[in-house]
Amino acid sequence: MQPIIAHLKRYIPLSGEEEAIFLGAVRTRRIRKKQLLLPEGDVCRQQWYVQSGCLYGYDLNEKGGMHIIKFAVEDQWIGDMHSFLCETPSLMNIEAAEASVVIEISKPSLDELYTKIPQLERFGRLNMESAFIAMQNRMLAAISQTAEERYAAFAQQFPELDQRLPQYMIASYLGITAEFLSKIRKKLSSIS
Amino acid sequence: MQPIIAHLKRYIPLSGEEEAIFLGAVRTRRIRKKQLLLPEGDVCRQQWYVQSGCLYGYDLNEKGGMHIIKFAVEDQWIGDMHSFLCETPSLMNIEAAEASVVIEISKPSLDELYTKIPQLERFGRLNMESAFIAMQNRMLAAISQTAEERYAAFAQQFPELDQRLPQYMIASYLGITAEFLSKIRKKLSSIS
DNA sequence: CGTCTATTTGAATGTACTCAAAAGCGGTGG
DNA sequence: CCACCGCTTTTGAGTACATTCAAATAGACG
Repeated sequence: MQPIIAHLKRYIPLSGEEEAIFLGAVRTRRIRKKQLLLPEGDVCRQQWYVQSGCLYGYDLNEKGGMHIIKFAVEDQWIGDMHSFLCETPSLMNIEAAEASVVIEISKPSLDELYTKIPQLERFGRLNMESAFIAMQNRMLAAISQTAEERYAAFAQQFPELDQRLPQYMIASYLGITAEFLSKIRKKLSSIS
Repeated sequence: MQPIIAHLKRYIPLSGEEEAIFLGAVRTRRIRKKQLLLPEGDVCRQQWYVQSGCLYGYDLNEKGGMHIIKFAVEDQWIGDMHSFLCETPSLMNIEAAEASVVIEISKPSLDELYTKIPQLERFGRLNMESAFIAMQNRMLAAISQTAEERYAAFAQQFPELDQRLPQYMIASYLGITAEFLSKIRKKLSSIS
């Protein structure tokens, strides 16, 4: 079975016919490493389900500093939600951290799917809710923990991301410099 | 017109009959200052619309330090969204920063309203989306700006909150100490 | 192999916290 | 109406956390 179908079925029931309708409305794309799927300022007209590889969304501040807002690895979604829903210019860039395979779904297709497969609404809501909770937890961590605590929690919660992503991206995600993360890692490894 | 009805009508159309149905499903409560509406660990069985006054949600860390996750003043909603939707123990406390009047809506009532007034679903979704965007922006600010920049942005975006709330609460919301916020305020006022 | 990018290390600096003491402020009771 | 109490804010000194910059080292890839 297609990974995205298995993914959906973990949240909502789908008949064989509905699976076919869904697959007919989406498009599979192969993405090169460093390929930019969405530049800041463009309207985000798709959402992407990552079948393999890794995408990430980031913001660039006036001095060119990058701040990673979100990672999406296998079996996760990414897209600028606000831009997508309101058709406003995107506030983040989305690009590939690795060569990836994604399932792309456009807004018109999604709207159509919502009418043909009503239980998808539930899926969309659950997705939004968990994105909100994750963001709230990350905000709370950012205002209440030290860099070392945040990194330790990250490495424990996402051990595989910790292995797989370059250190400077993890540092950007945590809101610290790559140099300081290097020092934190050294300290933690000397302890354990 | 009731403030909450005017609030809803800014997002969705409502007939006179629907207004009456809505008002029949909610309850108005008068809240004393410092009254605790939701203790951490309890399931959040209501959402609250603040008609007057101010509520806030906060987390207490192991050392008893408070971190304010959300403020809600007139015309805003508050509640532990995850706890409410999934009926899990709440991760935040919600209490009154000022004597307040709130409109309380329970989960069963809300579910019933969703079937009787379908366009409320749209309202709920818009609410969730804007909560998500706000949280994402706050997370980004927390990982990318200094305390002074965050406070300046807060004071500009919410000048009235800045006047009205005690400094230690604003500090907690921004993730800094009350002492340091005092120093930031002094510096900014000497500049302008 | 050479080049380019990422990581490590150290010194100097800046940002924010802790602790303690003093000053300010609002409410309550005498 | 004023004095007092408790809580909040201010201020300063000392410290801890995190950044910047620069140089050296390590890895990845054509």
